[in-house]
Amino acid sequence: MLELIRLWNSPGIFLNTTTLIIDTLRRQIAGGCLAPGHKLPAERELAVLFDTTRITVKDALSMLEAEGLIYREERRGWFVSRPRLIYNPATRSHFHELVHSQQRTAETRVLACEAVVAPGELAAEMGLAPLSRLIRICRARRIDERTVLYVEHFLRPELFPGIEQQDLSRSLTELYRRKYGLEYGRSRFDICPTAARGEAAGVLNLAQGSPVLAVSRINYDQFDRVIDCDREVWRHDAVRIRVESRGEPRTILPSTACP
Amino acid sequence: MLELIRLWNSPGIFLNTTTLIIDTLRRQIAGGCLAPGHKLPAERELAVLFDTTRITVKDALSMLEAEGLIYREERRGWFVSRPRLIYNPATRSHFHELVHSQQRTAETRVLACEAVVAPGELAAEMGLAPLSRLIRICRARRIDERTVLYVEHFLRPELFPGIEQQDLSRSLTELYRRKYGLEYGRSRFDICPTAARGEAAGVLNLAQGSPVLAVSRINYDQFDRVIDCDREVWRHDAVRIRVESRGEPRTILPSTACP
DNA sequence: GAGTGGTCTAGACCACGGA
DNA sequence: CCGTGGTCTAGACCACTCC
Repeated sequence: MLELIRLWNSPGIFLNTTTLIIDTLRRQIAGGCLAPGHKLPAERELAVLFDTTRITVKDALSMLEAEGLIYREERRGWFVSRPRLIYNPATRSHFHELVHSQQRTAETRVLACEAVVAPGELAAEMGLAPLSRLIRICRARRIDERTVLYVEHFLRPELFPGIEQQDLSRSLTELYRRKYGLEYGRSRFDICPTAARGEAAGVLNLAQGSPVLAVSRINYDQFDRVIDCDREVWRHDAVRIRVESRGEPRTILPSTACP
Repeated sequence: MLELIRLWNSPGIFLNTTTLIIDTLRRQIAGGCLAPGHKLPAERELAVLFDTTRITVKDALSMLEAEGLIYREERRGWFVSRPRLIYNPATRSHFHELVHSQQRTAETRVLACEAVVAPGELAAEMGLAPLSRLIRICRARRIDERTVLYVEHFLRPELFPGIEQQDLSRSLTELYRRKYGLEYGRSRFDICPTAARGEAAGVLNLAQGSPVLAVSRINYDQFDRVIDCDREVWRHDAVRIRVESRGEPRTILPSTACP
């Protein structure tokens, strides 16, 4: 059986076992035999099928995972990834609108809303005094029934009195505007490929140390005051960042040039 | 010995072996005992030290690798990562300038410059006819003696006659401007966490299937014509994307509003 | 309770890098 | 040549999910 698979996949070419498994699964996925959302056979089954051990199978699956073609859910199994959400951090579009515009279903779960002291280097990043008080809103966002984003917002409390009584499962952008008269102005965001740790890993159904894409952003309002900071942790296979840039000159123009 | 390490690291808390190794190394790195660029002990040595097997050690190292704290060079060993380069794909700053401004050393190696037929979906992405001819320039870029970026440029040949005779180890931006009178205008870029495949993996000294950050960009000139497309593959631990956004309204303004 | 991945053992041989 | 990671074997027990 193994020899048949080997021959079918690579007449005349030698492939080691790991590569063989990867290539075979890649073809099945590309060809549509394994459709997005489908569950792969159990690791033990694949080991028998390819006449190898679970370790080797796991290595191969991990590589496809790194590529974003498949993902795992802890102790539930391996699944074929769905298309990535195309996401532009420069536009504060509503998550639900964005997801719906790409023919997917969206859901937001509020995990926490609490007063905290600015953790770690956050106060400095936001240009606030050390030990400043902030409101922390923590949410999990799901696409097609799968949690793909863990996000914490840190708000300046003096700008958002009573926000804890609002419905936080909806767009914060909208709430800021409607209830507090604050529009987003400029912002700065950082994108950093790293690994999931702590609560984010659990919420995203990931093992500690799984690769994720961290996006952090500091937002200013229409009067150029810091409003809030948000820290997003995306499942790395679930997103593709797309930014349209107007082309920035190498010498900075005075900001009055383009109001 | 193992019990000593376990006690020292986590008095009263149970850690599994993998987590123990990760925590121990993380502390050594954070504390500066293991400085950036330093080589870790061999996997076999770590296995003895932590009284476990190479597989477990490798699992732990892979997680620190995913986090970006350490990296491997094939069959040479594991090393502590240097700080990430902060990179803004929206500004076409010269690579060497950018790297020097962050107190690092830069080097560019030209791997290829050749005429090709637009591969795959590239012609469509650039808005060109299928099977259009393009010039492909392929380069490897190094920071502090380590290859961290593999980049392919695809140029419209009619805009760049004779470019193959130019010095391509320097800034293409500068060359476009100086020799061909083309300035970059707007652009669109995509950022996608994925895995290294093919030539990129070899050049970056990565095993096939290692996680990388792919950045692809389509560039327009001052007359809003497509100039070129570039596809960057970054070692995922070597870079952090940072973009300053002016704040984009949700409804698109006519482009004449801000010339 | 059955099935799944998570973790781990205790080895082995190979291929490449570097002196 | 030696040291390194790359790859692989053939199992084991555990913790969690789902029925």
